[in-house]
Amino acid sequence: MPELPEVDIVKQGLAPILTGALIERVILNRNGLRLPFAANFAQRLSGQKVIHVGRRAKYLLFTLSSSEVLLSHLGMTGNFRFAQPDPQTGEIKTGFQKHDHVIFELSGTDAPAPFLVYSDPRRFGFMELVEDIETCKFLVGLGPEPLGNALTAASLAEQLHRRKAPIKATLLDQRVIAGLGNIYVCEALHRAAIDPRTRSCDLAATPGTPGPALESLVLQIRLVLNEALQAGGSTLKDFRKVDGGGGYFQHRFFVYDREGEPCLNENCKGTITRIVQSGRSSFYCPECQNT
DNA sequence: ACTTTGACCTGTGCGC
DNA sequence: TGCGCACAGGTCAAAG
Repeated sequence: MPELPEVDIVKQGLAPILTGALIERVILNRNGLRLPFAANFAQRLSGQKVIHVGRRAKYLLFTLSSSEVLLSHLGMTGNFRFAQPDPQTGEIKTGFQKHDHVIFELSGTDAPAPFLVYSDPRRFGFMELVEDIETCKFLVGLGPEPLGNALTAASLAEQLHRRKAPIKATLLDQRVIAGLGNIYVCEALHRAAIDPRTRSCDLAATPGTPGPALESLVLQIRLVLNEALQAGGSTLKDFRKVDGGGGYFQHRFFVYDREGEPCLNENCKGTITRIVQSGRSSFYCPECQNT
């Protein structure tokens, strides 16, 4: 599901509620998600206060009073919501749904309900408790945040100039830029008029030097992510904001999931085409994406 | 060293 | 109505 804008929207929804909250206890309804839960995962969280809620790439980072960090990746279908106990019995488990895997009972916060529920039908997400995020294997090696100052056309050119893989595949590589996924890569390439099949190295004029297309690409990546953030993210099926509402950026896609429909660029008569690159759908306009 | 494929899961939508 | 297949926002290990 969630790419950088969606994960950030979740962070924005959770941060004001969770910061300062006490985790009374944690209930696990299975042994793990994509990865097994760490030993004593629930016990280690219980009694801790949440000090800070942050994000790096597509990871949510909950800093705890022990200075450990709870790291949460939403995979394709992970989401958080607040829930009430069953009004009849007060039971925590009743009234919850099939794919509610982790339940946090909170106190010391004016949350809309006392239980924070992590649900994830496909279980591609995972949670990990890490002592030191500086050396954490999930975070080391991640590329720059696309909305931060570390990403520049020159820094991207440095990454691209020796890669022969299509630019589409390279932009999905979290070591190159951290946080992009299939939707926003397709959209950014369209806005920058770059064919997704273009060899990455062909966008770097000389080693470390961006050509004009690369300057445009960096700009358009930033623009599309910011617009999606403004719109509350993209809700296809599973993505929900913490308050249960959906984002609406999906109504502003120029290419994603628009196979066979007309290109929306003014003066372009092209038809959006779907191809498969490294096993994933790429949507693009063969007429105006010709760099 | 590089790139593509398959695997991990469940749900949904489509064609027959 | 039901069945089977293709496909889905992500990532990793394995195979080419």
